[in-house]
Amino acid sequence: MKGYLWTGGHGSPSNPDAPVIEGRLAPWEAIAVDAVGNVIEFWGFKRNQGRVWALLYLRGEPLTAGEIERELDLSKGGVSMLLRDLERWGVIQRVRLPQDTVWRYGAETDLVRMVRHVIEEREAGFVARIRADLAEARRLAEVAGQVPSDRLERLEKMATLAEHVERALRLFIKTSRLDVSGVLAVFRDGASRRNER
Amino acid sequence: MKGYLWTGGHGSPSNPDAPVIEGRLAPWEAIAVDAVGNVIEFWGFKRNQGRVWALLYLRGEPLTAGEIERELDLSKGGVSMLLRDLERWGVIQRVRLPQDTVWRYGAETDLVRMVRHVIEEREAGFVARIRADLAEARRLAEVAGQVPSDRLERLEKMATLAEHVERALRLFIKTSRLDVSGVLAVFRDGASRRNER
DNA sequence: GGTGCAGTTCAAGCGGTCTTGAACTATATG
DNA sequence: CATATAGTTCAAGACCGCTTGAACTGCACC
Repeated sequence: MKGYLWTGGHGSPSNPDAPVIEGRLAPWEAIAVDAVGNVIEFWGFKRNQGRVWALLYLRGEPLTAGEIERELDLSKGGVSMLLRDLERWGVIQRVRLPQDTVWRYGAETDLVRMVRHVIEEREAGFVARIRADLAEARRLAEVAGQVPSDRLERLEKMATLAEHVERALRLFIKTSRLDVSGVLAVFRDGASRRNER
Repeated sequence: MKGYLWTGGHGSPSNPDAPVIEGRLAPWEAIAVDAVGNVIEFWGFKRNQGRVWALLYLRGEPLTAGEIERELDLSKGGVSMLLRDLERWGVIQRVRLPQDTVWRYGAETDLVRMVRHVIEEREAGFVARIRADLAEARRLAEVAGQVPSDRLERLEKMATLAEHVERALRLFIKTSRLDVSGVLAVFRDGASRRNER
């Protein structure tokens, strides 16, 4: 969790040559951004994906890649990849302002959808494979013959357990969808609907 | 190094140059054991913790550390540490047979409890911290003054979201507890009651 | 064309985790 | 006590994913 290292510090002298636009995160922003980063990391994503989304969301208006790079102290290449991931997942949106020549990126409000989506995907592929493996093991054990029946039984139970865990997981996803949809509504009400395109 | 031969499909165990030197593990066992290893890794534990538990569970009778070492092709030290972890979590039991001089380890049936327990723990400390961070960010933002009100609003919403996600998570834990308790009963019925001491 | 900036790609490096293997302790046995 | 075997500890190193930074493409304007 290196993110917490620089929440206190970051005392780099403001570069006089840097573009005048606030080159640096406010402390409260840094904390919030890192908090989201930690959550997102917890869910199996990259910490910086969460930080980027959080920054965009907090700012409320689209930023350029360069701005993100400066604010979060990331590398150019890194920002590019992070933005691509986030865009692919539909949690940020790439916009080009009429008179402008550069892309800007704005946060969609449903980070949750991304988490849910990837969890679903992971779960789908992963749990399917586990079940397939256990089924295969069972098949092999039967074919091999001379496997004590109590061991076969235990194998069977293992498969049962896997199925139940899978069910619980699906239920969770459904649940969270329901529970969170209310929050999303809240998000949409606010004064943050300035997504020009 | 360690012959995790789980690379590539496992349709047939005829992996040409697989290091099957120790080879006591039947192919179906290897698959099942690895499947559990994957699940457990998915939940944030060490893969080999899952493999050890699975082996002990499938065998149904307590094994010595040396046997585990050979069957799973692990190092002496590694097995020692893995067993200690598992025992601490209460998912295996250390037993000493009457006439014997060495410790043996037997699987408890509730791997699920361990997973749930650790999830709960992680969740507790972790989510608490996130909430604290967001609260702190809010405080700082207010103190700092001159923060645009719409940004403050968004920060607020972020905290709300965090709370909802937390609720969903708690619900999941409760759910899985309910859903899985049925399975545990199934486990307990079977012919696997071997707790000699 | 040439210059400059935005954006992408990817090999190399970094940092964190897991495993190993040897040194060590503990315990039983002759 | 000497020996042997079981079990523990931990520094060193393997391993693996993330980030970096430089080379590259693409585009706009002069």
